[in-house]
Amino acid sequence: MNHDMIIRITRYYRILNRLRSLGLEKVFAHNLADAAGVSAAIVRKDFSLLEIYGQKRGGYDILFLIAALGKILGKTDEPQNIIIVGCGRIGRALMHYNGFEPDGIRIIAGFDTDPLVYSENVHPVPIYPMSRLEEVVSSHQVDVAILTVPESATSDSFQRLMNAGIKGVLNFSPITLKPVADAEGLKPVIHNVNIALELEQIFYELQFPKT
Amino acid sequence: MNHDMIIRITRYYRILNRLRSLGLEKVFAHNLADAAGVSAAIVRKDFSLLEIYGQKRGGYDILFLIAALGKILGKTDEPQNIIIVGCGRIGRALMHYNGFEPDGIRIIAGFDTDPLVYSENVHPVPIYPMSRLEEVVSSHQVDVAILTVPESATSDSFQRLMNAGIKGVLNFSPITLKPVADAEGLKPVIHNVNIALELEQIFYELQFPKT
DNA sequence: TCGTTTATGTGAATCATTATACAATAAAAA
DNA sequence: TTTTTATTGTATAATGATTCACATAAACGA
Repeated sequence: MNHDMIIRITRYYRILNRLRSLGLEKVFAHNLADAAGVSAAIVRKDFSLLEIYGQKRGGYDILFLIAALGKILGKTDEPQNIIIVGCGRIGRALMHYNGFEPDGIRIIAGFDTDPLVYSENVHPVPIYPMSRLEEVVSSHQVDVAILTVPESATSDSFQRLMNAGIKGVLNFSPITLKPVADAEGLKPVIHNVNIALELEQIFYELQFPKT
Repeated sequence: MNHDMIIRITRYYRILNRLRSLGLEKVFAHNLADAAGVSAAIVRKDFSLLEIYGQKRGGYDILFLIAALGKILGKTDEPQNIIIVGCGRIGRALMHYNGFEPDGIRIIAGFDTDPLVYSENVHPVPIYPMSRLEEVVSSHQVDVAILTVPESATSDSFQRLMNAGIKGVLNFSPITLKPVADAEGLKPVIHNVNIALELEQIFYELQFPKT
């Protein structure tokens, strides 16, 4: 299974949950394709490769699909604990975002180097000094961190996360982090979100539209 | 030129600017490749397709590369004006982010429906009521908007942006927006950034590592 | 019951991307 | 000057993803 396919599966999964909440029971490949912005052929191909089958002429059963895709995506009833490292404006904004709960993701703590930030008690989750990173990560079995520190602190913070045993990072700093295999040859999973880069790409595409 | 290639070119461009600011004058394909996280072959291939040439054994001249790539990316001295629609926590955090300036992107205004938000005078850029959208967009020649409204307001806000003549949108809401051709057959450029989806993908990749 | 319609499932064909391999070339070394 | 070395530039091969095309099956209608 390649990366694009994971993205599509995750999309299908969310769309299906929406359709279910609207009361639908069946879905056709081309409906799902429209909603996910892909072709119907690829939806059928994806399901075919995943050995998920529908009914000829009847489409796919939504509940069955949700169960099958959820299994593939590793969905459990237990929420996944994550932390936010760097509690500036962006980090704090994400702390207040309540769109993670439906996806089974729970922010359990923030970390910052600034005592003015971590001493306040006004945040939706506790904020700790960086020195307590290892302790919280291991006691709460945290695998994934959101990194929202300033550019200059990116490399150091990332290194600390790796040392603390974090396995996945969602990095919002403009420095592109690259996975480096650890002593056991395991590579962390890193997603870089670079907002300025996204805007630049939009401007490029506006200037030189395709076809 | 395909989409992946644009992303790479934008990456090269930023890396080259960093290298230049460090005082370097030449760069080899494999250096750039390492920094951009791709193979050296693909760097050479990209440049070859763009008809950008280096010196055999001497690598590429950084200033020349920056000029050539800047031209391709449509870089001008004039900053590009953008607006932020939806001035909740995320929108306001982006307003304060100062990493756009070096890329020639300038946030000129925010928009919100809430009088409590747009009446305050504590923001780094003016915040207007949504009713003034069309006026500001046309008077400042704004082509691109960042959309940071709650999920429930996404479709409506997006429609208003399209009506106001916005051509590119960076959408942070969990609803995936799709480009729809307007009366003249032109499609807006839309980039969707879905933070929960990114996290879900990280969890997936952690659970089922590739190879 | 028997065509007709509709949608799935999938092998084959097409298209796109990336890697490989190496000739060409220039600099450095001998 | 000649040889060695390092790197570009690109043709070709390999790989991978997507679409096409159609056989297959189920439901519907007459």
